[in-house]
This record gives sequence, C-alpha cells and structure tokens, in this order.
Amino acid sequence: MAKDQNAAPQSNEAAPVELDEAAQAAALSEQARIRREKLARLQAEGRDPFAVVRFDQTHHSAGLKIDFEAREKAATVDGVAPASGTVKIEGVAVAGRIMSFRDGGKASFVDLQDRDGRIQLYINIDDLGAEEYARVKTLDRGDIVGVEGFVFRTRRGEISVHVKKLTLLTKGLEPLPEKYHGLQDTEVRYRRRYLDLVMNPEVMETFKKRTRIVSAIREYLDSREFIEVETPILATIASGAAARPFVTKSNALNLQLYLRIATELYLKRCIVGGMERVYDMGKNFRNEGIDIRHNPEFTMIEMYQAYTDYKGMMELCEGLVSHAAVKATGGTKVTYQGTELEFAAPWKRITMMDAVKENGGPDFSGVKTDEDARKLASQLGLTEDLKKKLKDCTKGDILNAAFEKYAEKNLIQPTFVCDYPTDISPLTKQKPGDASMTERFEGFVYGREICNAYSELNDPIVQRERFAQQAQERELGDDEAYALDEDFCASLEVGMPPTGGMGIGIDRIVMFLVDAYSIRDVILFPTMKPDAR
RNA sequence: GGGCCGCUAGCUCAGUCGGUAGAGCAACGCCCUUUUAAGGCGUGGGUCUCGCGUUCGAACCGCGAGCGGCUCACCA
Repeated sequence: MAKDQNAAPQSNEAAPVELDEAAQAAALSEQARIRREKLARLQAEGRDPFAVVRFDQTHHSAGLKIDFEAREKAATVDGVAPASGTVKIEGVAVAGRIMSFRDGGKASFVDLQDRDGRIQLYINIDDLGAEEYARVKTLDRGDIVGVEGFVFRTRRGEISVHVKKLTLLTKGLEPLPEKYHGLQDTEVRYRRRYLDLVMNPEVMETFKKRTRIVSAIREYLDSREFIEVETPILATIASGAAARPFVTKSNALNLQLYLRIATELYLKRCIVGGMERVYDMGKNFRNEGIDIRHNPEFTMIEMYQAYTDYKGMMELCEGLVSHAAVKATGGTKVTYQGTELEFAAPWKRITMMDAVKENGGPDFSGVKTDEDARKLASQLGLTEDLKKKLKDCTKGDILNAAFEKYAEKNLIQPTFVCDYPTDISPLTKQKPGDASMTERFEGFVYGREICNAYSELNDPIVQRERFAQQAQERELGDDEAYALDEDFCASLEVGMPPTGGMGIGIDRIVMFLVDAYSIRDVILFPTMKPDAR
C-alpha cells in the first residue's frame, strides 16, 4: 500500500532498485533508517563495526568499581582521603552497550552497560582528536563499544573510565526503549526477552539467580554421590505422571511419539541397573493450561536413592532447598510476595487426614469404606470438586478433594503432607498395615505444591495390578490415568531395591527464591502464541 | 474454554462531546571540556492492532477478528 503511494505519481522512469529502497525506507522508522545510513557510511569509510572480530576485556563494570574503591582505601592515610584525581587504574579495557549519552561540545559522558552493570565513560576531544571525537558523537544509544583508558573518579564522585581509545564493535540498528521508563509492556518483555534483559537489570539478576539455584542443586546432589543422567524426552509411552502429553512423530520409524511428562520410569530402571543414586534435571512437557503457575514446558528434577524411603527424601528435600536458598539469597529466610518463608530444616510434617481436619474439614479417620466417603462428600457439597462422577470415586479421591478444598491454600510455610491415598498414587509403596494409604508426601509452600516424593513401589506384581486399575480409570474417561509401561514392569521383575524418589519443580523453587509472581518471570522464553504481525 | 480489561510516534503515556492526533524521552541541526532522567534553541517523525459497519465525518460508537494481561475453570 505504501508502495502504491510512492509509485502512483507520474514516475514511469523509476528504476526497480529505487522502488525497493523506497519501499524499504517506508517500512523502517525514521530512526532505524538513520542508523542504517550511519552504518553504511562507516562501511564506506572502511570502518565496518561488523568486521571487528574481537575485543579483550580486562574488567567488567562491577569489578572495576570494587577495585577502584579498594585502591582509594589503600591511598587513604590517617583517615584522609586521597585528593581528587590522584587515584587511577591505568590500562583498563571494558566493553558493553551504550545506555545513555550526555553529549557535550568537547566532552561527553556515556553510560556503558555490561553483564554486571553500568560504568560511566568520560570522553573528551583532547584525548581523541577532533576527527575521532566527531565520530564518537555519531554513536547512538544501543551501540556496543569497547574502550581503553584509565579509571578515575569525577568531580561529582562517579567512578568512570577516562577513554583514550574507543572502538565501535556493533551498530545497533533499532532504537532502544526509553531510558527512564524502560520496557514495560509485558508481552514485549516475554516475546523479546533480549530487550527485557538489556532494559531491566532485575531481570538479568533473576536469571543469574536461577543459574545459581540450578548449580547449587547439582552441587548438593553431586556431593552426596548422586549421578546425573539423561533420560529420553521422546517417548513411545508418556507415563510416570497424570498429565496429557504432546504428540509428535518420527519420520524414520514412522511412529507416533510423545514428549515426556516425567522421568520417573526411566530413572527407576537406572536404580534396577545398580546406579543407586541418580537424578535427571531437565524439561518436562505437559499439554495443559497456561497460567501464572504453569508453562507447557517446565524444568523438573527427579532423584532416586536406593536403600532409603520417603522419610529419607524429606531430609534430602529440606537440605537441597535450603542449600539452594542460601546460594541464591544468602540465607534460608525468603520474602515471597510480602510473606516471610523459612526454608531451614525441619519443615512441618502432617498427614493428609490431619491437614484436612486442622483446616476445618471433616475427620476421615472414622471413614472406612468408599460408600461412607461418598456419603460424606455429598453432605459436604464436595461433589463439584471431584474430578469424576461421585459413584466412581473411592475414599482416596474424596480425601484428596477435601485436602485440596480445605487445607492446601493454608500451607504457607514449607510443609510436608504425608500419607496419600493408594488410589491416587499408583507408583507408591503402601504403608505397612494399611493398604489404603501409601508412603508418600508432597511439599507445600505458600499453598503451592513444590515437590512429590515417595517410597517407590518395587513389587512388580502389585505394580501390574496398579496399572490395571489405571487402565480401568482410563476406561471411565480419565485420559490422564497412568499409562502402562511394559518394559518398566519387566525391569521391576529383575529387581529394584527399596528406594526413595522425589520430583521437584525447579521453576517453582526459583519463583520463591527470586520473589517472582509469575512462572513466566523465571523462564527466559516462555511459551507464547505467535505474534500476529 | 468463560468473564473483565488493554492495544495511539522507536519507548512511556495523554487524547474532552464523534470534527483527519499531542507531551516527555529518543532522533535530526546548532551551542556547551566533569555530566549523570544533563541543559539551552530549533526541526522532523503516526497503517491510532486489523476488518466490516453506523455517520457528512470514527483513535473515540457498534459488530467481528488478532495478540496480550488479569481472573475463573481445567491442570501439579
């Protein structure tokens, strides 16, 4: 359409090339066009910034400031600070993006941003000469430069690099968001995370913390002789959790495959094989709703330890999470959305039945049969909270629904809820003396589940019965019932030692430790619909 | 999937009663050798998310679509 406007007048002599240029110019903002022109001019002068291959940094911004302050302190004699301009660090080279430009006639100040923060540059005409200084003044916010010079403190007290030489390393062809308000549109922040990282330092900090948390978790497990393994993401059967999978296809095998929803059944095979302590930290994929707590692909760690049980997993969980908290935040107390959370061991432990009772729900201890439980459910008006028709519900389903209704939201401080109904725990060992309950717990923080752990069911005959029950559930219309994995059952027949296992949602742990409101704030590139434009 | 809300210059936002759009930052030109949301003078910049409709006339009213946010449902 823009093309038509440009082509419409009497110009039948316009060459195609010019038309293209006109069309291109119309599609670009004025500012983007000017930057491209500046780039073209540099290239014509043999100063193509994109031809530069390397720049050796001696420092980053934050370290430079620390070093300079230390040097000032060393130069302080009898409490008297050194005279302004007498302390210097010579021969530094820093690189980064120009974030603001205070442009003077013969001297300019530039804020340079690197990985660790910002440092001011002081540039004057005497050091660079008139020609080079004029070139500096054509730089734009968003350009990436490398500078060499010395560090000093300005009259106003800002630690700065006095620039002796400046090299343009990359020309930014698009203007950056506004320097004061920055980038605020959440959609653009998620879609164009690189801009978010450039403009919002707290976002950079969040993702640095995420890295520290992940490293801390590996460090904790590795030091306890766990082996990190990688299990398949492409699976012929998606099992090990109650969730709908993503479906994909192998061309070579002409086979429908699923993206994994859990790593459990493969990790237990590793235990059967004798690895004793294993974990897999990686992405799971669940084809479900998206909201502030759920992203379709999310990071999960599952760990399995032979010769221990769910109580061993509680200790592991407390140790692991508090270690991550210390590494990320410096302590075990964390403020999440205004509420102080204490992650130091020991966490509160309570049975599911007691959690229901303590939070104003019914007492299930006298409920013996499914029939009694259904009566109770009708009396309490719980039927709407149940996932299937009341007549298909077992006592376990109803207890679980009561837990979710009465107790879950009140579990603010880290709490282990123990003893889950067997009906909803098909991979879990029963409690000795009570076949209706299992040795399982989930950890809750701020009303949200952060982990799930149990004494692993290792009786292959009982395991097959449980899968048969799940198959019946599927018949009744539950498309999230656990799928039978025949080879997994075969592995149990080879023999798995008594084992404790646990899964922890990494994104959710990170959310608590960095005080993120939405899961999208801790995932660099969250799942988004394609942009319509 | 339901409900509510949003989408205007590169960015952050105004925009009255329906009369063809404005500020700050950014850009461009000039001045300024220690500034830091630098300052002063001047200039340019718009597919008002898209489509259809109502109207003499739509950023504004109606219908539909797209994308997003919040929320409920679903879901660990």
